[in-house]
Amino acid sequence: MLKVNKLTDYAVVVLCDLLRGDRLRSAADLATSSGVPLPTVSKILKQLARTGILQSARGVNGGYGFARPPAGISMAEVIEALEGPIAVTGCVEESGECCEFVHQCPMSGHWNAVNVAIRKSLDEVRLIDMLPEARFMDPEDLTRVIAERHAAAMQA
Amino acid sequence: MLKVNKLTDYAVVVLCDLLRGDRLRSAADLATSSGVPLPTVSKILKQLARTGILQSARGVNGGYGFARPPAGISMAEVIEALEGPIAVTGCVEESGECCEFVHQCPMSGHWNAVNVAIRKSLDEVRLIDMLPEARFMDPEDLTRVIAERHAAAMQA
DNA sequence: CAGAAACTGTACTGTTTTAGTCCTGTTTGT
DNA sequence: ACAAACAGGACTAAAACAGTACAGTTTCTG
Repeated sequence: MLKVNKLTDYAVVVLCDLLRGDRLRSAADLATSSGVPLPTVSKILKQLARTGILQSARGVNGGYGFARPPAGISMAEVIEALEGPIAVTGCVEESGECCEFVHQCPMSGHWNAVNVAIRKSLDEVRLIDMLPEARFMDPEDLTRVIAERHAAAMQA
Repeated sequence: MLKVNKLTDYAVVVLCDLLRGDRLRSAADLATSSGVPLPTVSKILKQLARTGILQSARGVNGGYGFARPPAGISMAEVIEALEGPIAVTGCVEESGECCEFVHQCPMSGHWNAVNVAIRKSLDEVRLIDMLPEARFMDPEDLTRVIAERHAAAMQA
């Protein structure tokens, strides 16, 4: 049924929590406020930092924050950060792996139409649209509030 | 990585094979010409018949054919036939199942934006677009040829 | 400079899902 | 009556995933 894995699901919960703050947040802090177990939160944050969505600071008072303005982050990026390239089958160019019949396979390359279509639709859903308050707020207000929080977190 | 399962992958191979014929095809016949193992082909065809994409005829000279004009079948239908409703997480209305925190879950319902976006994009990719010859043929010619084959299969 | 807070990377294990197979039953044409 | 075909369900082996744990590195604070 075309599922994303649970880690990705949790990631959105944690990221939304992070969107609500205006400073760096430690993994332990986010675990407490989101209800997701610490080791899991930790795994997610590390991965998101590795792929450039978040940035991390070590040491006392360290933690995680967005590496760039959160309003510009799409769900496609979040999903790809945690699951790798969007590819509905193994038989696509980007995914490296290929079945043993690639060269004679009549389907070769055709699922790409599907991949591209999905990828495009996910590019158009922004992470901040996943925030519960997104449905009650004016989109411009939302974008501004998020940008202000991000600026505050960056200078702190 | 947002994969469809292998059965769905094979299903497209088998369906494309079926698109090339102008008569009912038995499971054994399709297995031979597509290279997919018979028990697997059989499983796929049964499921596709159950969900109304194909129709079956029993007995000697029986087999499978499209239940309606193939040009009208979308990839969304094929995927849903084999995997159930398109739902990237368990926490969505259509999927019945829900995590234990549904009522307090701040994400509840938000993945729906993603589901709807994906579903819409898959509605716009037609099964016949997956045919290898689709890229070399004029779309109208393709549609007509497919319709003629289907008509022939239905009256036979 | 010592210790605590926080991130980093990797490895392991139990559970769940998936893939693939097989068997028994029913329908239909010759 | 027999053989060709579909129908439905049950079972097993393999792969993927979720969750956890641990050993290491960096940085702030007193």
